[in-house]
Amino acid sequence: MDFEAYKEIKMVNIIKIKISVGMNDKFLKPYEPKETEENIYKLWEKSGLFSPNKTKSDETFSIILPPPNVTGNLHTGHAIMLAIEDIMVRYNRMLSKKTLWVPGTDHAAIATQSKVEKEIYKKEKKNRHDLGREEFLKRVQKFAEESHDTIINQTKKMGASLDWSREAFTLDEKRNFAVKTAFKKMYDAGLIYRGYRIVNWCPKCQSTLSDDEVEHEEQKAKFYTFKYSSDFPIYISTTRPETKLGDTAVAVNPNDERYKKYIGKEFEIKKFADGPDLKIKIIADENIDPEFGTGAVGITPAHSHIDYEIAQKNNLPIIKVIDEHAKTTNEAGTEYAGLKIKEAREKVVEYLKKNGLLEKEEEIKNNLSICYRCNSSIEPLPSQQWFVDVNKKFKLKNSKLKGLKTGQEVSLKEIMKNAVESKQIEIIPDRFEKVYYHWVDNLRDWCISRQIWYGHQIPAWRRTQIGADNKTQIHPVKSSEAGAEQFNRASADKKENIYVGTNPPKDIENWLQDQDTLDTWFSSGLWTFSTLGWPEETPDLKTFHPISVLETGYDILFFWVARMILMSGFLLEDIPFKKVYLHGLVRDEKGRKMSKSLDNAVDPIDAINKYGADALRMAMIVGVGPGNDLVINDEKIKAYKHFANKIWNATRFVLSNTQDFDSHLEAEPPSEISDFDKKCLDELDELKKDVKKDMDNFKFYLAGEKLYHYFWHKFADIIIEESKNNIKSSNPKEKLSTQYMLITILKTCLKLLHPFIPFITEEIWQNIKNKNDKEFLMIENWPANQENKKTRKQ
RNA sequence: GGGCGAUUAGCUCAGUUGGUUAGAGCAAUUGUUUUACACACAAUAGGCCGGGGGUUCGAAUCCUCCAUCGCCCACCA
Repeated sequence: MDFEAYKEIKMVNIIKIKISVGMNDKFLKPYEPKETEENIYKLWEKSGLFSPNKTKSDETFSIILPPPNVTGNLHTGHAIMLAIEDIMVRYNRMLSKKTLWVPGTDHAAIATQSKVEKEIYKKEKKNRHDLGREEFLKRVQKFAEESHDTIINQTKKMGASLDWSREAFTLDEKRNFAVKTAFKKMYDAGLIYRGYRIVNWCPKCQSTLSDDEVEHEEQKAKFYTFKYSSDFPIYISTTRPETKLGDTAVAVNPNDERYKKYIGKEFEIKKFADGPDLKIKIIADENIDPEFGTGAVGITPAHSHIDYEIAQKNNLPIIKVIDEHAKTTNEAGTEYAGLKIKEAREKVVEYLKKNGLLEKEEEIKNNLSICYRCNSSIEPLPSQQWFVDVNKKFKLKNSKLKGLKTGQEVSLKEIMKNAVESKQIEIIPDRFEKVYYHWVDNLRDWCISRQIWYGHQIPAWRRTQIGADNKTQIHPVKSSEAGAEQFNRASADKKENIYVGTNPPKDIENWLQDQDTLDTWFSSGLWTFSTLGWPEETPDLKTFHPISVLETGYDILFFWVARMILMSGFLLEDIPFKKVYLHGLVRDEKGRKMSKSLDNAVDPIDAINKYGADALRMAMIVGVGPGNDLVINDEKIKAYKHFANKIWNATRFVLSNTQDFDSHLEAEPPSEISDFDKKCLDELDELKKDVKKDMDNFKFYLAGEKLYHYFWHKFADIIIEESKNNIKSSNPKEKLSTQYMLITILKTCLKLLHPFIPFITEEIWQNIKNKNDKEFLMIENWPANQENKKTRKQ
């Protein structure tokens, strides 16, 4: 017989069932997620049960949603995050804890700004300067609002049980106040300083980047070996000849016999490469590898992090030969000023060749530093910026940090390391603890100022006028204007000329606020407590901080997780969270990370529309351990849609066979339970125990799989099949026993499955609950083990 | 250069502290009408668990070496 003919016969049967038991029509058709999910979510929202306000319990469980960027849509990475967190939240809520999950979104400064800039340029061929700061920011805000709305709707579609009454935005008024407060406190403690230091500069974004925002890409490069002049004694090598216009030293290993005799000597090179006069000092440095290249390194303090450090140690001058537009400066000599890097490089190489100074030209592989946003190549250059000092010590005033006492002097770096080492914070999976230590150990001061417009403007003002005549300008109007560097470097940044505060200075006309904004991670770093009302001492802050778990992708362990530990460590002298649960990245079929720039992002909303949110959630959880990447697969999602339907049909079976079962009997088992039914119930107890253990150990992937397997291959395939004879038994006791067993297992499974697949379980619950049950499955008690229910045995 | 992970059925992946005949989904083959479910059921086939060596009564699991792939960090100038 073919399917179609078979289906017709089925329809007749279904009508027969309907007539015989008078069951809700709903269960006579296959499960349709589309028809239920939206309604169920509305019911939940209306109930107010996402909020912990009414829960009376001393035990709390709190999570803060890692705020999605308001740059567009939710992607699968967000979906997996929402699935895992909702499982934790629903599980703990069913354990009757005071459970809070705070929603929010991130303004994502540079990402959002560049997205909007691109859009505006595409449509109107205008850049942000054409529009002006005020008009441009209006446009960004509009875009951010639209993005926000889309994201919130999509989040709801996933079934996330977030307390919407507490929603936050990293750039809203409250969070802005938190940011300003944090900045001021850190500034006053000397942890935030302004300095002329080498930074990562993106010439395309026209902004600094933190070390973590720089990525590396392997490329082929030409490696030139040359000497500055014919009478210079040492050959050096470089891939960037144009930066050599700013060299101030040559470093060699102190034990290198070839060069020992030159150490300490100074050489003057007149008009190097037809450009500037160079003064090259020969210095010794342990870190120079005599085996590599010529064993001598030309030191360019202004355009290399390492050279800068060497220059600091040796008091070498810093000559900036490349500017913010990736062009050579006046300091590179009049012949070079204003040239593009490539032109300057060619010119230098040509000179070296002409004058017989070039010894070798080889092709090598090296790593190019690129901007994680726009992929343009990064220029290390010196600039006046704001930094967080990670090594400066400060005194703890009221320490809640394990192992660090009040009164003790610590640095941010020490706090960060201690938090994990002391086990006050546990990272799951633990292999990331090693990665974290390595990062902390190598951490340099964090550059926090960005030359973009969208974000928290730095709450620092600089005096513009001074003196009796009020005419002497001591600061230029904008930090980015020509000449700013000289002013700033000169000494104008003396403490008395800078004001930092949460409110503007009183004599505002003599002050100008810093035009720069803060790194987006500065505000994200405050997220666990800024969302709870800090700096106010709110009840929420007291009740829910530190939060129980911080759940996020391992790719932002440094960007975000570490920064939160830093911020909370200083501002609250406490940890921000007790546990960190890191999930993996969702990859496409080719194993690539999903990203907007690659345009390979799968829309989770499509999957929800096709298979339902429950199916998508299940597919993202089962079999994917913490920290492991996941390849998204349509077939897998489909399989869990079938699972949902299985639950639906099993329910139909149970319902049609328990219509005459008195719901009062659910609470206490019937006096006589058959051996088979008892065995089934005992197995159910085992399952409960197993699942509880997995849930408590954050092994959701195992719990989910066990539940799936039990429901389908134990309950449906074996128990229901076996029960078919007994349920029709003429012995009423036997029938009652079976009915009790079936309904108990079904209801227990619904509870156990609820955190994983909340929609279908709640939908069924709404149709089968009786007077003794709670109104929502969402707040039912998690099935406890039956140890004290031994009376069931006959 | 340093670190981490992966390698299990045709594909995508589980396999918890070592413990019977190694599991799931999809795909494949055969069958099924059976009053919950064809989004199903029953059955079949498919695996030297990357390779070598070791520990053990017992290894996919622990140790060691090697290979391949992937990721993160550092930057040799």
